[in-house]
Amino acid sequence: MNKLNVKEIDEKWQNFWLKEKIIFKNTKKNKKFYCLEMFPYPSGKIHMGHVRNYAIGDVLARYKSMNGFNVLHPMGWDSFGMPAENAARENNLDPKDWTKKNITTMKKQLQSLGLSIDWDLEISTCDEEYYKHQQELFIDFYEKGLILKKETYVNWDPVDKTVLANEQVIDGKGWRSNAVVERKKLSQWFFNISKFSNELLDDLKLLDEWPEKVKLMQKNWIGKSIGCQIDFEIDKNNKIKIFTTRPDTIFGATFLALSVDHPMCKEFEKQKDFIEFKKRSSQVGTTEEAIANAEKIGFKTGLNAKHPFIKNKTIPIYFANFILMDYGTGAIFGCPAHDQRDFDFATKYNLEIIQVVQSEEFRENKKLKKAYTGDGKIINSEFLNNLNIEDAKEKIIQEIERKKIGKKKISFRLKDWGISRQRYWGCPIPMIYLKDGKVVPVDRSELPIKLPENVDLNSKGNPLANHPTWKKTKYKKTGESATRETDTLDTFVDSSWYFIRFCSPRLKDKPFDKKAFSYWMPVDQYIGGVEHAILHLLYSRFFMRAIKLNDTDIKVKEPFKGLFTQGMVCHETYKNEKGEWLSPEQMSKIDKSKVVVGPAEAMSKSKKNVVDPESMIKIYGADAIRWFMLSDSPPDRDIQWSNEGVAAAHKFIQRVWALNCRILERKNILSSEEEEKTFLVNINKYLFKITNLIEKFSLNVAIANVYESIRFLEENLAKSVSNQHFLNAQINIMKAMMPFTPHLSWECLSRLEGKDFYTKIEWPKIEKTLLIDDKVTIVVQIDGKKRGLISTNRDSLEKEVIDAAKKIENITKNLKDKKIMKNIFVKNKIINFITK
RNA sequence: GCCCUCGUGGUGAAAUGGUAGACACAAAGGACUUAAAAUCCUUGCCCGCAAGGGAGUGCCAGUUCGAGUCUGGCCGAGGGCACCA
Repeated sequence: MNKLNVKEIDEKWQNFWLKEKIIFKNTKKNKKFYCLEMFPYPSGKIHMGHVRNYAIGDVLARYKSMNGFNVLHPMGWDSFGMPAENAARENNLDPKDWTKKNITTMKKQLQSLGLSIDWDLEISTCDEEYYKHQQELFIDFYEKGLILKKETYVNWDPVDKTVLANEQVIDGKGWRSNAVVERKKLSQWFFNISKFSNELLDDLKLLDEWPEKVKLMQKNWIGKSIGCQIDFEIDKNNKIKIFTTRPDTIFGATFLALSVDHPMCKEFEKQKDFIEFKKRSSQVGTTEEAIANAEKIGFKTGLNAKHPFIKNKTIPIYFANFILMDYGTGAIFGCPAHDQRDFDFATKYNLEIIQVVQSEEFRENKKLKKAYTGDGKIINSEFLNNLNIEDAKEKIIQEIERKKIGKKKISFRLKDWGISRQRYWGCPIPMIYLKDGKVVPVDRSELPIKLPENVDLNSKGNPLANHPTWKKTKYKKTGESATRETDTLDTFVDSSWYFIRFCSPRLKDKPFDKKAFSYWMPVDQYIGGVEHAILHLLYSRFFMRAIKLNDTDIKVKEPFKGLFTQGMVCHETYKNEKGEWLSPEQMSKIDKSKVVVGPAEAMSKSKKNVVDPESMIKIYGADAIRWFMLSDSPPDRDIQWSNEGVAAAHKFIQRVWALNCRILERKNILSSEEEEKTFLVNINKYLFKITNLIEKFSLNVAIANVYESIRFLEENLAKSVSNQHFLNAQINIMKAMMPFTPHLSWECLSRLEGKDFYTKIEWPKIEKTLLIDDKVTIVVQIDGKKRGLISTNRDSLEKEVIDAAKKIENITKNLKDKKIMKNIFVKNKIINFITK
């Protein structure tokens, strides 16, 4: 009996799958399954996170394929983005070449995992063949009014002359230039995602195969709140529109606060002290926490507004740094007694505080220490008095609408999606600027608008804008000269429709083929990390709706029917005496007493706790890596990588191989009906469990049952079971292992069935008749405590069970001095004697 | 600050309200071996040689014949949002 050469079988079967593509040869067209894992960014090498993501997906794809589904399991590359630009700059390369090289390496690495991916469908977002269609979609959306240009504030790096993403701003400085980042107003392109706010929120209900957590995160992100707008009059010609969700507290309003970006500002922009105040307002830290905890400051305008419900009462108007212009109307009324921010502000500027809500725990009190935001009854509010908050809200809105000074209004936290990036390595925005200032889309016949080659990435500012000729063009309709948009698209745009492109990836003239689309979409199971719970998934949902708006034949609303978010891959962290991070490799080479072992954390280069998948595959083979990755923790939880764990997985694979050899060498045994039956029942039960557990995504438990089934087979080698049944059992278990360890399974199966290859392997059939065991184990309890076990025939009656239970020595002993008051009997499960 | 999730052996974990710790890692002891590796077996907190018994799923209460599982409160860890009016 030889040891299995895992390297050999890895290569053998990987080549076979690539050539034969039999996993995708399915005849049953009516059962489709679109299995998709989030495509990777080609950063250079695959990491363990990829391995986990794609191992989970592959289990599902193979499992579904074996169950007769026509499976779509493609892979592509999210290949535009900053790292390519940075790497290119550092190494004096073309981003395209750098990206291509990485794709080649990573593709080979993914293939070495034995994934059942149809590489004929491979796409890469930086290919003209891909982004051409994206530009077409952009024009579609533009024509439907889903794209707009707006002025917004951006993080501006004055040295690099570029816009920075929030995460590129570190301590208020540019990550590369280290220059103090400025707030600059810039005209940028936006997708009008907020148009769908309500729909995107409501349709979360349709996503019953999504994790609740992700739906909740999206719900909070969209942030619907119901409130109302109210006009506050300054004088006959001027009024201020405010937004509030607490109109019930209007009698507690003691000031108005406006955003420093509010249109009212214009009247103050000549005043020195206002300019200074505005400057101070924008000088808060960059972290969100810093913003939230920043001191509340205000600028007194000297103006007063009339209180809409209290005669002759006026309240002062302030500009305040804590009011956001892009939420509500950019103005609020301050009710210090019932809003902590307003309370802080009022305390600082000595403004009146009027309590209008009272509860048991929060009686009316002249000296409030903090705002009260809880439930209660309305006080000090004329016609609202004694109402609860909900009723008061309703009544005051009615009153406001009757007086025509405002109306009920729903506000969303979700803002439009800014898609302009002042970068080179992205999809060019297919718009041009005409001489008269008009902005128009390029003619569709001119697509794709290709990125120029040989750009200078080292000069400051946007490389496309700096290019000597690229932006110069002509407007096809009139022939007049025009200038190209030099911004490129956010890479989230690329990934917002790639799953659609996979349905017809080679189609030349259109983004997708409708027939292929309606067959494959939606994605049945999408798998990826939680880090994309909001943006990527929300943007994709938006795209689906935008495409639907453009083409009424499209019936699919939600792109991803099922979503699964896998956990991260963690590893222990190590530090030496100096407190420097050590890699697992370094750590194994030095004196262990000098190493401080830290808790397991997500693998990251900065903590040096990464393990390279490629080297692991070389040592243990693809199956062992896949097996361990899935065996140790539920797939949605973090997993702790351990080399002992993979080594054990490898040992197990050898054990299965050894078992396979022993079965092939097994001498036929005269079978006994009873032993054979028990054998078949057990094998069938394992298959049944494994099937259900895969369906439930409990892959770790499925694997635990494979372990048990293999041990069961080992222990039964000498039992009176015919060779034919034994062989059959092993064939079925190997099939059940196939999604996890495809190389081992194919190798074992080809030996067991004496064939070199297979046309198609089907999932083992579960014999329903064998699932019901004749014997059951019943727990015997006295007063709820377990005192023994009995084995009885299935469906034994209460009396029989009681008689049998009372024959157990331990039960007799324990019942001796007690009187049984009653019995609790649950068929096939439990008998509980209650004594007193 | 608001919202959500999770607390089970040395570790990762399992358990439709019904045998807590399946399965695996690590550790200790043992078997085989001249020895080691490999492999296999046993143990797992307390009492007991054992049979068996006791405690036991973050803490405190409750519902139930019976709670890791359900309910309420507390403590702890992780995640999301964060001046959103």
